[in-house]
Amino acid sequence: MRSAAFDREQVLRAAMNAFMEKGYNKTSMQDLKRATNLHPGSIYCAFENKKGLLLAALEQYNQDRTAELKDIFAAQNSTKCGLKAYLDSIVSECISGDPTQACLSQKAINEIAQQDDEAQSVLSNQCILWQSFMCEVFGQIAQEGGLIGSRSAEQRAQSLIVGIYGLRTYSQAQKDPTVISAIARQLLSDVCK
Amino acid sequence: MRSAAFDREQVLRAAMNAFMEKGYNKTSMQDLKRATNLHPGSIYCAFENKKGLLLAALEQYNQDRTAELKDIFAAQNSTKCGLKAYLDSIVSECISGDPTQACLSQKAINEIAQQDDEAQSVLSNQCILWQSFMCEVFGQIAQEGGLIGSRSAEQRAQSLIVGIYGLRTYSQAQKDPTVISAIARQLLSDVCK
DNA sequence: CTCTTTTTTGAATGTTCATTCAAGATATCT
DNA sequence: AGATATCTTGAATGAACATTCAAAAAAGAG
Repeated sequence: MRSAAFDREQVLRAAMNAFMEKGYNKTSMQDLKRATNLHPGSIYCAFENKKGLLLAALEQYNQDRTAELKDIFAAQNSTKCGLKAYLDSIVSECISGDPTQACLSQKAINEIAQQDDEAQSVLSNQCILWQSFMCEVFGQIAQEGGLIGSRSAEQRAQSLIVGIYGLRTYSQAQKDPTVISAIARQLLSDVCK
Repeated sequence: MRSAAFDREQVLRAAMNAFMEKGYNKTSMQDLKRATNLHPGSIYCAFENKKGLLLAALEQYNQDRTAELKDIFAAQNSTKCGLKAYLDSIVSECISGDPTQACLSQKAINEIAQQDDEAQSVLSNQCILWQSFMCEVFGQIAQEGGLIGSRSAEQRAQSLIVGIYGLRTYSQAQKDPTVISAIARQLLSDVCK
């Protein structure tokens, strides 16, 4: 009979950023209170608890990133160019070193997937959705005639995703922009061969 | 004038396991006390604080894994077979789902590299050492005549490491053993091409 | 054996944590 | 306008946290 006073998306994006800055465990409710401008009671009223807020933020994150992903492909002439542009965008995120440009899903996979079944299943589903989008992408590139070799679209999508996960991790240990973009270029050519 | 009563390596391995089970932030001093059978005061006396214990454990971990790595290659007839065996061992670690078979370095890169400069530099160095070992490996495989294409050993080493990081992350979201080993096989052939 | 130095013990410390709750505010429905 | 349901407020709660410390033990030096 009364709707929440805050903007849910705005709150979730603020929470996303907070979680990306420090990771789930190191982000305290105080941090989240500051980031969202919500009082503890409101957070618990709307999201049940800290983990509920993470799961909601994860959902919002995936929605936002999926839209972004589609925009990148839509802005290019061919799907193959779209894939190149997509990898370029990931490279620039890696190079920026900005925690809020990292991937919240990947961070969550590494930090909590193993510890929490609910998070595990959400993250697993997000990964599958991402992979099936990429599967379609490779189907289109094949139709465009941009693929060499006989690997299935699914295999290519798997290798691409693995490569992106790897790139994101690697770039936290090795920050040389030249190296990062060279690896991405290689990844692109491997996955189209 | 008095040496510590505990076995340092044994304590560090216990701490390693504790950190791998829960991650750095979720592992409490109580967990570490239980795992190492050391009283808080002893831990602080020997390692200064929780982070000091992590850094020491990380060093021990790298030492142990490097020895293991060399053993795997030494047990094979050719360096190329060594690389295959090495990837197989990683696949079986991924498939096991056992947290203590995960990579502590990778976990630490994802959880704390961004937050702590000292950890960042330790982890960056470990990554470089790993990479230079792999660089030698590809040099040897080239001499054996097991490489196609003109990529440098360093580029191949980079791609391999990125692939392994990616595989380890991916396998936490997608647990199908068939898929994991197929991706590893593809990685091996990409990196030798 | 005694002195010195270092480690071990484990309770105590003060802080920070996630969560709760009762009181007050406000939107929507009748 | 009044009733009702829901959200907001922010202080309170108790548990868990990393760390400290003083006292006890023990190892090696002289």
